[in-house]
Amino acid sequence: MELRHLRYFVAVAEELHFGRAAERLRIAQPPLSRQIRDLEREIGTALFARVPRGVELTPAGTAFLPEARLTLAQAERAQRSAQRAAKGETGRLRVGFVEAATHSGILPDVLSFFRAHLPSIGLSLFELDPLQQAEAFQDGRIDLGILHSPPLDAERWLRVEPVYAEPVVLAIPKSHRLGGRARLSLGGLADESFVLFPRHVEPAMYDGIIARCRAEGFSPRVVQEANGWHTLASLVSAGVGLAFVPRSISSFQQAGVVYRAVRDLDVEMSLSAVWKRGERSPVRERFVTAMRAVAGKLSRSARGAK
Amino acid sequence: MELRHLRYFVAVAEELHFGRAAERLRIAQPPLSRQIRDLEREIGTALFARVPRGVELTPAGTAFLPEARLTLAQAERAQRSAQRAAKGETGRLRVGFVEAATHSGILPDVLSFFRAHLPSIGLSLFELDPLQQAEAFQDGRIDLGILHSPPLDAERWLRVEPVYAEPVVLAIPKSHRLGGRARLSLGGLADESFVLFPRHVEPAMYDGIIARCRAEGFSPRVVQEANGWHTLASLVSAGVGLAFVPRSISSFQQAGVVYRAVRDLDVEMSLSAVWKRGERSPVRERFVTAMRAVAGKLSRSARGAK
DNA sequence: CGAGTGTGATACCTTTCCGGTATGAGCTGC
DNA sequence: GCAGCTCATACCGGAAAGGTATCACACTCG
Repeated sequence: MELRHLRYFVAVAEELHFGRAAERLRIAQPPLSRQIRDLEREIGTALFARVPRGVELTPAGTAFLPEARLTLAQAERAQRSAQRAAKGETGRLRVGFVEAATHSGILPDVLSFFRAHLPSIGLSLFELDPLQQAEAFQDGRIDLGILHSPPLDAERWLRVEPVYAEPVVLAIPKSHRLGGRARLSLGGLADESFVLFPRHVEPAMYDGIIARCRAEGFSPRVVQEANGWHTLASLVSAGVGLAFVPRSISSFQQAGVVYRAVRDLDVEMSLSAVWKRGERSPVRERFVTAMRAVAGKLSRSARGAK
Repeated sequence: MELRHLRYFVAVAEELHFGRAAERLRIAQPPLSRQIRDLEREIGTALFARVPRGVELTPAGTAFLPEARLTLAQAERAQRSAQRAAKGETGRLRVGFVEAATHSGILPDVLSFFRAHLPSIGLSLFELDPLQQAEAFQDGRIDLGILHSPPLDAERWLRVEPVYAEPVVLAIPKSHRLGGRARLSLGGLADESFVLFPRHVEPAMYDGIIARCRAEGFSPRVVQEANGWHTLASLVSAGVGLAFVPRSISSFQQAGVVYRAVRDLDVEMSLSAVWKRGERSPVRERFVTAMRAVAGKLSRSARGAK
């Protein structure tokens, strides 16, 4: 049995007339008769009763008709379903992301965009550090990662696309003498203590900061390293030292910490989307596109506020 | 798109290997590759990603797989549905019947049989007199009739199959002098008044009664005609006269009426199944078969009780 | 690094079967 | 009883499915 048989059967059942049905199907009447005969033979029972002025449905045909229609409709649904998935309008996306994707605002905004415009896409979210993301990719547990920078050896099989960057500011304990100044220069920080993130988390930002300090004639004294921007902020709050952090952290208003822009520090924190090389996924492409759009809007509104 | 494409697609999606899928499908690998390619072209997107060690499903393929399975399952269900209808295991039957079908017990028993053994058959029941049944057949409102005897002109296009017969007894007002006798002879009824059903309702029974009376040397004095066995019984109860009725009526115990067998009155009331000539309906055939079985059981138990 | 193996794709041929044309058989209605 | 309508049958040509041989590519392993 093929869908052709069902299409022909439905046409005859609707016209109750082989000639008209054949016309509607754009074929001649004899081949139609033969296809129906073949279908009846395969099912093992007559579907039509041949009567003088055309045909009638037998009880078997009457039972078959709605089921045949359902089958044809289901076949069409299958086709449309594949096409929608190919266009990225449906499907499932598993996203691993670092903490900064949340507080930069990019992830929440993309999520609300997807919920509003593409509700039939299922999203699974996992907060994972870069190393965990690399593992998750290898195990096939996620389709997209959001991080600052992938583990060094992972660049070979991961495609990395920068999507967002935001300025770096200095986090200062409220009681610190520098907290009062509205604007600081980098050169004035030569004698301070710093808490810093591990270089591998965001090498570009790390190297940029070190290079700018060198240019000002000093090497920052790092008294502690720590993972996670919020952790860094709480160390600052505890008075351990100053910290360079992405500006969006400042919106969280950690008690005992103030944030200041630093003149001469044109360094940015970046966020990139990463995925397995050579893996095509329309949903992921849509997600990355949405991320870029959201990133653009965020950057513009930040500049406007400045 | 044809079901063949779906069958092939599902096989490849399950094996993730063209060679093994082809083997399972009992075809060679190249034609399978081509069918899949044709399917992908028709849908407009790749369903498989060709990778070194076989193939993987693309997002479109992943979305397509369950829908394709549903389509194939639905096609099978359609086929089975037609086959079940052809065997009379499913479908709908509209039955018109005269009152006697109910009180003879044959209709209630067939109904309970159907509900127990063939629950997926929908039954629609209409109490209709023979004339109404003939009209309902012509309008296509019923598929089966149960009556004593069809209208005269209807025998040409109706098939009539006797399925049941039961003895005729005499209904007598309780106060009547004959009510006391255990057994009556027909000859002793020559001077009585009778209420009788119209001849066309059941000509065989009518003629049989008249002929038996003639043989006993009298012609029954009919003081009133009436339709419906219960109506007849209530006229008897009112003292209008005696009435010949089917024995099963006696089980209703109409107040003021007693029923007596009459010696020499070997006449029966018959019930027949009727349907449009040349119309094949497996459900109707099953119903008639069930009616015959029930009728046999009823006759045996009645004889046993006698 | 090169031969070997396994995979799907391509080329080409054979066979099946779908669709077309011509015609027949059966019933209806004038 | 004959015209007219309807579906079935017979037969033919061509599209398309399936088979065989072979290629291209990539990974593997010595």
